[in-house]
Amino acid sequence: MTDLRADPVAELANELRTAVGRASRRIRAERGAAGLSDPQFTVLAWLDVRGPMTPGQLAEAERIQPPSMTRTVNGLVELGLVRKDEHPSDGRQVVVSLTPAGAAEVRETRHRRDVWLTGLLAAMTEAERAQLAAAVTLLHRVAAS
Amino acid sequence: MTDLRADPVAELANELRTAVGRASRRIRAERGAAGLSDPQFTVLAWLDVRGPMTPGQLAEAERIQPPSMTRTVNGLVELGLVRKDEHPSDGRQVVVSLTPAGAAEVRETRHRRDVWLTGLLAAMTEAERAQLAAAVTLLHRVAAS
DNA sequence: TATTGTTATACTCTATAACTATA
DNA sequence: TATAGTTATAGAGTATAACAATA
Repeated sequence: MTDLRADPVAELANELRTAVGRASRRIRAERGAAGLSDPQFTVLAWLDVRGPMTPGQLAEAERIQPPSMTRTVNGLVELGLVRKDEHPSDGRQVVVSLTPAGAAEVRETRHRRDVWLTGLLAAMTEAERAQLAAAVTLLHRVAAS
Repeated sequence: MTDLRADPVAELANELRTAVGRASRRIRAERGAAGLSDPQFTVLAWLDVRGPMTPGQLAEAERIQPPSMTRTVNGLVELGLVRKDEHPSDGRQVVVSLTPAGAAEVRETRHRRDVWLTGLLAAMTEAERAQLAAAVTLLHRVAAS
């Protein structure tokens, strides 16, 4: 990585990529007891935050292809966690929304996943937590690029 | 997420988990032209950093089960990027090491992945890059916990 | 014609269980 | 007996290509 060391910005890119990858894998390793997979949970989280969405919107949000989202959504339907309804004015579209069970599940799963991370953050200093909070905004910018 | 809003630390955990997950997915979406998958590249990266490792060590490093790593390593062997040799003193173990082609490939792939992120970081302010650099250390601490 | 979603099919990554070889 | 690795098998997630329904 000789060329990276020559450019501080490229070196930061390398370090950030590694750190984000490692942290992401570690966080995802903390699965909820409900047994929901990461993609399944993410769909519930989107619906919880943005309300009812179409499969196409969900696929775009997760940057996956529509057929993949169809599969994930259908799995959640079978679990009774989401509902598929006809779009009121466009017969081509489908509206996916949380069922009461899905709304409860997303809250519980998110809570279980956050418990571990919350405990970790609580052990940090206030200054360190502030650094991470600042990074959150920048990481979102990275993700949106 | 009523309970999260009541605790600033838990709220930060929730935001950090989301931001890290999104950034990680976005970064991984930048694949090298060589077509290596993320697990394949990660194994090459481990070998590049730590030198020869056994499949068991690689599995532990990536927090996956040994059979999964066997598959990934075998794929890399077929590509001519790593080599499997007998352990000098323990006949049960196998030593996986980079071939010259693998060493070149890991450098090139890593470089291609970093190009995109470097361009993004170059567009940020120096202060923002400093924030991310500070976060790198903390993210490593998260990953190691 | 263009858009939305699904079905069909295949590939990758992962896991658990059972097996082989060696310590 | 315990350990390291593999093989067998299965499940989940993703993709592309082709199709159906609707705008």
